[in-house]
Amino acid sequence: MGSRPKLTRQRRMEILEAAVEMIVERGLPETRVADVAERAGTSAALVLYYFDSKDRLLTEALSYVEDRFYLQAFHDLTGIDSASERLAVLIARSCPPSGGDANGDWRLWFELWTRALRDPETARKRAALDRRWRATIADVVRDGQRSGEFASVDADDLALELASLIDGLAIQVVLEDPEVGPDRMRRICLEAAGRALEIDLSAFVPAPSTMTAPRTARAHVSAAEE
Amino acid sequence: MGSRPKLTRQRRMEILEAAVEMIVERGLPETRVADVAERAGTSAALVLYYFDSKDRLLTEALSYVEDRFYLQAFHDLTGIDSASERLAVLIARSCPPSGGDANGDWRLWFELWTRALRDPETARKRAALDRRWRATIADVVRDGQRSGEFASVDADDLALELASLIDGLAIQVVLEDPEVGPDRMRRICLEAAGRALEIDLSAFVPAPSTMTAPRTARAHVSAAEE
DNA sequence: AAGGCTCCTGACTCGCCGTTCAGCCAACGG
DNA sequence: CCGTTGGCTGAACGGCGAGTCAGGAGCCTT
Repeated sequence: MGSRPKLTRQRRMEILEAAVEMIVERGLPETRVADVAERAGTSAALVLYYFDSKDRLLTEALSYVEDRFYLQAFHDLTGIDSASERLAVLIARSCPPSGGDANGDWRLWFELWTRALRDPETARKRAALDRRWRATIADVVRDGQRSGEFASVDADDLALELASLIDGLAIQVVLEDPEVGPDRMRRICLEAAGRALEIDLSAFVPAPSTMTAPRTARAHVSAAEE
Repeated sequence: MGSRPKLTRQRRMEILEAAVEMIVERGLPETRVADVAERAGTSAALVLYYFDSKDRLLTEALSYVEDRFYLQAFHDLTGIDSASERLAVLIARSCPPSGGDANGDWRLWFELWTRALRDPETARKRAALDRRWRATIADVVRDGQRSGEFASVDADDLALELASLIDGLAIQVVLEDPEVGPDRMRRICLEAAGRALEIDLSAFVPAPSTMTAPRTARAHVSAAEE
């Protein structure tokens, strides 16, 4: 199998990338194949040629970003050994930027959630992704407890609490509630985590200069599945 | 003005009610006027006769449920004098029921969030509603602090934290993550609030029998606006 | 050179759905 | 009675957008 699918791969990627952009801009249900085609610089027919239907296109686009997100998160966390710092970084990179510029990832989660309400397949994948994410947090917590940095609380409960707190706050930030900006979001998350773990995390927050995401993770894995 | 708008009022309500049901079932963007008409037992033309366009219909439907939600919440909280109990009730009634039956309100918030991503009007109204909601929580917190039940923390910060935690957890529950059910959600919220306020809230949780919402608030106010 | 294969496209079909319109019917006022 | 008004509708219109199809242009093999 797979004799010379070089160009095919490339094209599929380009189209997926275009699809993601369009979904962020126009929303999942109102994204038209023609939009994606135009953004990718080709014809609508080609898009349907690679992905048999609009629905499959959108589904693959969502899996694509899910993979990308998790790899990015994983990447950002490796190389840091202090559990406190890992937790602080994890929180910091979860805060959507203030301007309506690059919070595209969060916008995608919104779309994912509403789609998951009706599409069981999406629901399954989303739940799996979120479990992995919470497990990552829980691991950091356990690390810190082993090293004595953190107090002893149930790591899974705290992971769920933190992940949920982040989600809920991100909603406000992304929707530009004037009372809730990224700074306040970060502070509240750090305080909540610190309160539970009995530690002051504010000292571990990374310099904001390196905070902007390192662009293009170029994920070479396909749908991780559970 | 308003000579005999009796039937008109009635019909408008029926249609709005039908619209809300359809939005919960099919989702905001894929709700068709014909669906709403059928559910309301009339013709599509009539729906357009009362509400000039599909867009206006959906907008009004959303305002309608926003009002209904807030009145319901307000109603559930009056008559309880202990701040601790008020807080526990507030948390308890925020947990979506387990089955996919009656968590319609939460499904609507999902739709609202994604719509707010692109429609500034929706965004404004949503932000106002959420601010009111957080203010309600903050008031309860301040009450408890005045009475000495709660420790002294910033009430507004804690209100934001709690409201966000509830939102984030509700996402998992509504999307039926097998690891996160209503019970665990309630427990986590109570623990988080208790940790911040230095009090054990678990004793104040209301009997689960009276937990199911008292049906039909019959809001007679129109769009509260900010 | 010829054939075949892969990638690609413009132009079309077809169903769906919001919206419009011309008019119906029942009540009611004079 | 008859006219008018208010509530209501079936039928038609029109645009939009997903998916199809017949073919075309380049490249690789033989």
